Amino acid sequence: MTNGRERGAGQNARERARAQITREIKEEARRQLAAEGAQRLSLRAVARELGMVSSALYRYFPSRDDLLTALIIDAYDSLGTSAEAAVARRPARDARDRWRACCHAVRDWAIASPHEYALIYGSPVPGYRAPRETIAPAARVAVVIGGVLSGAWQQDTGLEAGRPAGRPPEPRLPGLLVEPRLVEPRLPGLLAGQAEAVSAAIAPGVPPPVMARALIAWTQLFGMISFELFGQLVGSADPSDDFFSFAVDEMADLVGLPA
Amino acid sequence: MTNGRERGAGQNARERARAQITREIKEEARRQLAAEGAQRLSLRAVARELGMVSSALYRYFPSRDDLLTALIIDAYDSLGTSAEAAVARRPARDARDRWRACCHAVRDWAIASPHEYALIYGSPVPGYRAPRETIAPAARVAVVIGGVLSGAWQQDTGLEAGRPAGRPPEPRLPGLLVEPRLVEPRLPGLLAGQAEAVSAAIAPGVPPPVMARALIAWTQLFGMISFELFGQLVGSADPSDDFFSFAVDEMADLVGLPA
DNA sequence: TGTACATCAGTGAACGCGCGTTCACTGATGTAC
DNA sequence: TGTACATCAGTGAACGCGCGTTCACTGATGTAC
Repeated sequence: MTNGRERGAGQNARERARAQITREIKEEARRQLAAEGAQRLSLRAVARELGMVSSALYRYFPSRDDLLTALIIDAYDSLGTSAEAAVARRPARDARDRWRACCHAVRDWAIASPHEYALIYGSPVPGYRAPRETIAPAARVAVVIGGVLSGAWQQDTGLEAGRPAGRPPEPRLPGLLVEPRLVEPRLPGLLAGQAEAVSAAIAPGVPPPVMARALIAWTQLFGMISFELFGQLVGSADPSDDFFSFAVDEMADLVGLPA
Repeated sequence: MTNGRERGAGQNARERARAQITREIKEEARRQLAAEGAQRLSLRAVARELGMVSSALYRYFPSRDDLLTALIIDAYDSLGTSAEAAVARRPARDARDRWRACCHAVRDWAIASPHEYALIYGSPVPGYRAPRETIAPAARVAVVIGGVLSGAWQQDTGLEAGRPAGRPPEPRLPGLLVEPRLVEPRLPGLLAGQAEAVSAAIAPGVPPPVMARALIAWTQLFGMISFELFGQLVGSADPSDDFFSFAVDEMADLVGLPA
């Protein structure tokens, strides 16, 4: 509450040093992730590289798994921030442009940080169970996609079109979106309810059949990126830039985003 | 060449014992894969479980990586065999049915062998480089898919319709396949050539724009399965059976398979 | 402002563990004559 | 058919390594009076 505390983000020297060293530990751990892969991450090696004794790390992380968790959360957050920023930079009305921006942001991030990508989207680390704190960061990309779709289906909702926020929006189907195949209620079994729940949670106003297709696009996006990074596209769509762009547009068609 | 050799698949007792123990080592290794995950696989633990001394394994596999390679090849072969069998069981004319059968076979196999799936489609094992022998087995599912498409586009080719094999087929576009959007030649950049090369290699007669969409369907299929197995669908399409079926059909539409 | 005490970062040794791989060996199985 | 020799599966000890975690400790930094 003093001026000094406010300036140093509410931290005294000791706290600042602690935050700084915590950051350095994570940075070094990320470096080892890149060099050695996800589960060769070793506390001792991190400490060694930092010129500390291995037991000193236990002042910062109670165990190796906690360090892993921190890296996972950071990775999800870093990816989420990239996707959010890419979409925020685009005009809210052009949903297809925003979808493209989101997909390319995800891929660019993955290519720039392949081991962090593998950490969160590759095979789970054996013996490691992701704790609750990872759930929210893990959902950020999905939330961005939901927002893009929701925006396309509720373009004249209060906030974006300057209408008073209190007034309930009347969803409208702009342009191409009215294609009947898009809203046909032919979702099988549990999928209908699942799609509805996802819409309610992250994409209000988006009809379940469209949401079901968005789930397809979402899995396609990450499937394609994983295949690219993990070497499964060698021999077919490699290099993958053009295939990627093509797929992103085809998926935009699939979910009915106006051209 | 003797009767004895022929009966024992060309092997004497020693060779049969060797093949048997090699099989047992791989089985135990697979069991550990399932229990401990891909890279916790330990030669010593395998030997221990088999009641052998760890150095004895070196009579069968020159190193840990060679055992891993054998497991990877077995996994690809097992998956490939499943997909091939599932498709072979269906009538050659019903391409959509064959596509469904292929996709469900892949998923069923993955669910039944999640750790073998992770071994081949998860993040690459750090420090391990897949040798050449894995390439052909790895391609088997793609070859199956290519065959399904190719069959749809060349239904009256010699072999299947009883026409003399020597006579060159005239590709025909049956039923729904003629939709113009399917063959529009608007593939960007390198993708055109890549799609053409893939068609030539595993799906003769399939136009590049269709093949490009097949690559999308292929990445979607594995992306969806990975998400399911790796826990990314928890909270949305979980359980995933209905979502899976829906996606398979949507992808069949995407590549233009007749309903 | 100065002192006594509490907090806490970092040390260094140790525990107990498992790993991949090499090597000289024993003894059973197979082959040639 | 019987014997001498070659092949090879499996043993057991050892090498050298790295790991996560605990614990009693030292000494610097921060806090309360």
